[in-house]
Amino acid sequence: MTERARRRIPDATVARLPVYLRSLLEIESDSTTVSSERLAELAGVNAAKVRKDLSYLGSYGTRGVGYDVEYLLFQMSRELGLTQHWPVVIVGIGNLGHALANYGGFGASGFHVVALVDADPTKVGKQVAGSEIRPLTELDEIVRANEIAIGIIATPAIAAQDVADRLVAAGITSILNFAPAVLTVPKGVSMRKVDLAVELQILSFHQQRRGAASQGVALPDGTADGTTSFATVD
Amino acid sequence: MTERARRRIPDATVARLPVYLRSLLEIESDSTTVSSERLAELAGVNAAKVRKDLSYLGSYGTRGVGYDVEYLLFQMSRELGLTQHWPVVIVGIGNLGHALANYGGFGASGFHVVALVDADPTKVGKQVAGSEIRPLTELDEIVRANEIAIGIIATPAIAAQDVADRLVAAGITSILNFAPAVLTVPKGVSMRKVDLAVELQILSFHQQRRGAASQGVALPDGTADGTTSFATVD
DNA sequence: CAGTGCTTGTGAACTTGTGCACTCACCCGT
DNA sequence: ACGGGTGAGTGCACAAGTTCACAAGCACTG
Repeated sequence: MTERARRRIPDATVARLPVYLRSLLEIESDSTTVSSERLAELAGVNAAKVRKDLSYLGSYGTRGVGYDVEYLLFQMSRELGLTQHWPVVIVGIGNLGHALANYGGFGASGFHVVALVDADPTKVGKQVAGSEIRPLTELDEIVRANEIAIGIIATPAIAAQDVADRLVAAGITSILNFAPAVLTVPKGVSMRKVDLAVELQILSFHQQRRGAASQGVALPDGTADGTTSFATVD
Repeated sequence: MTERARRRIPDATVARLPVYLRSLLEIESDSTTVSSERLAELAGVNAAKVRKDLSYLGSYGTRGVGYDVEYLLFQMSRELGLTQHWPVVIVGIGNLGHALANYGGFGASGFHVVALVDADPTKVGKQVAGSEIRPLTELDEIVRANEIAIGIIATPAIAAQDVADRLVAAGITSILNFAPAVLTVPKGVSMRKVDLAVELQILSFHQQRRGAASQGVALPDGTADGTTSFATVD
C-alpha cells in the first residue's frame, strides 16, 4: 500500500519496454526530451501505444512537451531491473553457446556471463570469451557460489530438460532456452524460449501462402511479444 | 470456392504449429495416432487450444480416437510450406552468423543455407560451414541466382537497416532479423525479429519484481507467440 | 444393431491487447 | 498575466486470443 499497489504492467507492454529503452539510448545524446510520436517512430509502434505503455510506469511525461529522456531512461531501467548486476550462466558451449558467450550486448545492461558449463569432457577446461568451461557436475556449486539467478540453455534438445532441472535445483529462477524443446519448470521459475526453427517456419508459412494465393492476406504489424512485424501482402 | 476459401489461420496458431510439428515428429515412431490431450502435453499447451488450432487446418481428427500422426504431419508440413526447398542467405558472419551457418536444425525442414555474406573484406573468401563468404556487394546477384526468398540478418545493429534494404531490393520477401535494431521494410515483406537482449530484459523484469514484492504476481503461461512460458510466482 | 465410452469440433463467454479520439495540463510568447 | 498550441493521459469500442463446456461422431462390445 505504501508502494501504492503499482498497476500491474501487461506482458505486452513489458515486452516493448526494452525496445523503448534502446530507442531512448540512441537519442540520449541528441535530445533531452522526446515525444510519444518520435519514440513510436523509433520503436516501430504507434504513438498511442507508447503513451499507454509509458503510463503504466507512472506519469513521467509533461503534457505539451514530451518525456524527459534521462528520467525516462532511469525509470525504465529501474523497472526492468537493469540497475542491478545480473550474473548469468550459459550451459552448452556449442556454436550457439560460443556466440552467446562472446556477445557484447550483455554487459551494457547489467548482464554478465560469469560461468560457462558443458557436459562434454573434451570441452571442459577450454577458455571461451575469457572464461573456462566447467563440467556440468559443478553446475550447482557454480550457481550458488556466484548467486546466479539467470541461466541460459544452449544445449541440444535432448539434454535441455535435464539441464533445466539442474538449474532449477541449483536455485535459478529465470531461464532463457535456446534448445528446440518444450521444457517444463516448476511454479516460481520464469522461462522464455527462443527457437530458430520456429521462427523460420513461421516465415515459411507466410511465404508459402503468398506464392499460393494471389489473394491478398493482411497481416498485423506486431504481436504481443513485440518480436514480430509484418507488412501486408498483396 | 473450390479451395473452400480456407479459413484464415490466426497468427497465434501459426506460431504454435511448428511446436506441434516437432512434438509429432518425436512420437512418430511410437504411435500412429495421438489425442489432443497427449499432443497438448508434449507441446506444453492445453488440449482445447490444440483442438482449436488443428481445426483451422481442417477436420483431420477422428472423434473418439484422435488424430492420425502421419496424416497430421503431412498436412501440417504442407501448410507451413515445409514440403518445399527454401534457400536461405545469412548476412553478417560474426559469432552469431557463424553459429547459424553451422546450425543443423535447418536442413530437416527444407531450409538450406546456400550463401554467406559479409561486408568485412578480411572475412570474404573464408570458408564457413562448407560455404565461402561472399562480399556484400554481390548480395543482389547471389539472391537472384539462387532464387532466395528468405534472408537472415546477423550483423551489428548499425548495419542492419542497410542490409535489410539490400535484401528487399534483391527481391527477398522474408527476413529474420537477429540484429538489435528496429527495421522497417516495405509492405509485402514479412519480417520477424529475435532479440537476445530483449528476452533477457524481460526475464530481468520478472526476476526483479519477484525480489521486490513478497506479494505474489501471477504470470500467464504463454504469449501469442508461443515463445514464452511462465510459471506463477509466489 | 443398439448401447457405451471416448475424443473431436465448435459456439459462446471471457480475457487481453489495440487504436481512436478527446480532455486537460503545461509551456511559451506576448 | 493570460491565452493558444502542443502533446500526455485515458475512457471506450473493437479485435484477437483463450478457455469452457457440450453436442456430435466414431469405434468397439455384446
